[in-house]
Amino acid sequence: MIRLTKQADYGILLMTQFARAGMSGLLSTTDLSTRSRLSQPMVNKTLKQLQRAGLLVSHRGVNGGYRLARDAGAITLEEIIEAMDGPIALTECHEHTGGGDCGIKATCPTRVNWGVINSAIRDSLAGITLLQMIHPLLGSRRIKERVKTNPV
Amino acid sequence: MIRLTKQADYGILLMTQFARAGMSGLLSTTDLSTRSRLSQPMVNKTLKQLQRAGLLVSHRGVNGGYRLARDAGAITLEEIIEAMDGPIALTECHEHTGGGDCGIKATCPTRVNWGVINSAIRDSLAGITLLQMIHPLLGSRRIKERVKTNPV
DNA sequence: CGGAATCAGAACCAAAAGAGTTCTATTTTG
DNA sequence: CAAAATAGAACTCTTTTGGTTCTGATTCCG
Ligand code: FES
Ligand code: FES
Repeated sequence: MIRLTKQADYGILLMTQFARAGMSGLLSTTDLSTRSRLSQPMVNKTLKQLQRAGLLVSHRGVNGGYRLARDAGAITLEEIIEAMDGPIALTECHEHTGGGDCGIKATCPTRVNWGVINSAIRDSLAGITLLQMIHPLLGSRRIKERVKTNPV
Repeated sequence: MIRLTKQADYGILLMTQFARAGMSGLLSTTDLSTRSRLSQPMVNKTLKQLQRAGLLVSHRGVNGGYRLARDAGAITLEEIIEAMDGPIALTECHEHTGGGDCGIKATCPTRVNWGVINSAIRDSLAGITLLQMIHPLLGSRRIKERVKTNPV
């Protein structure tokens, strides 16, 4: 089945916690571990990855923790998922990082289609911000609007 | 990284071969194995799954083989991927088969959003037929049209 | 007939990826 | 300096994937 990894799931879960806490909310791994019922090491690992991806900023030392790097409205699901799971591309040859190559790339008859499909999926995810995730009803409406006004 | 399994990849590859052969084209595993440079057991396994999913019909015995169950224009990428990899749902709780349940389904604040996202992705894949896959340039245009006239 | 070709289904094994823990720095505060 | 926090990497265990093998059932054709 095509599905997110648990890591990405955790990432989204934790990021929504930050979104609820707002831009000024500084949360430590112990805070989040109790809030989310995830183990502390797991929370730790996840937050570190989000920090490396530039979605969170960290403050070390006593009373340290993490905080959103940007406003919740400026962080998309696509970014979170890519931070945790790596590039979103159904087939190896079409990552938008430009890496993979299958050897027949130049002549591959289905390449064009895959490009379109991958963009469609990425755009779906890029169209949803953390802010929308914590306001579900508004969120779903906005997605539909976005897709309508700016189709693939 | 979010990506298709090789099984699904093989499924799509083999189905495009059938699409090129047309509705009347009867291809055996040995035929396809030589055409695709996949091992015969692998081709065999893949075709059996596609048959079970109702996308191919089989003919046993000497000079047997497989053939498209429907016209290539009536078989979508979504069907092929689901036949090989199972339901397409980024999060377990939202398979459209209605199976999974995380325990907080009733009150989950992000459920609505995930439903929208999953449908968007499914629709992208359901909007592409085998026929379009073997005519790349036409295909990509048609996808765009479809999304424009019938957004998520 | 009867054997060869072909599909059907399941079991099986190895390799890779995923999930989670642990350990050892490093930084900051008080 | 000691305590509280993040940083980074290594490591193990489990699950999934990828692929093969084996046995059985069906059909064609000489
Ligand atoms: S399979 Fe690699 S470009 Fe088509
Ligand atoms: S996580 Fe299961 S319904 Fe939201």
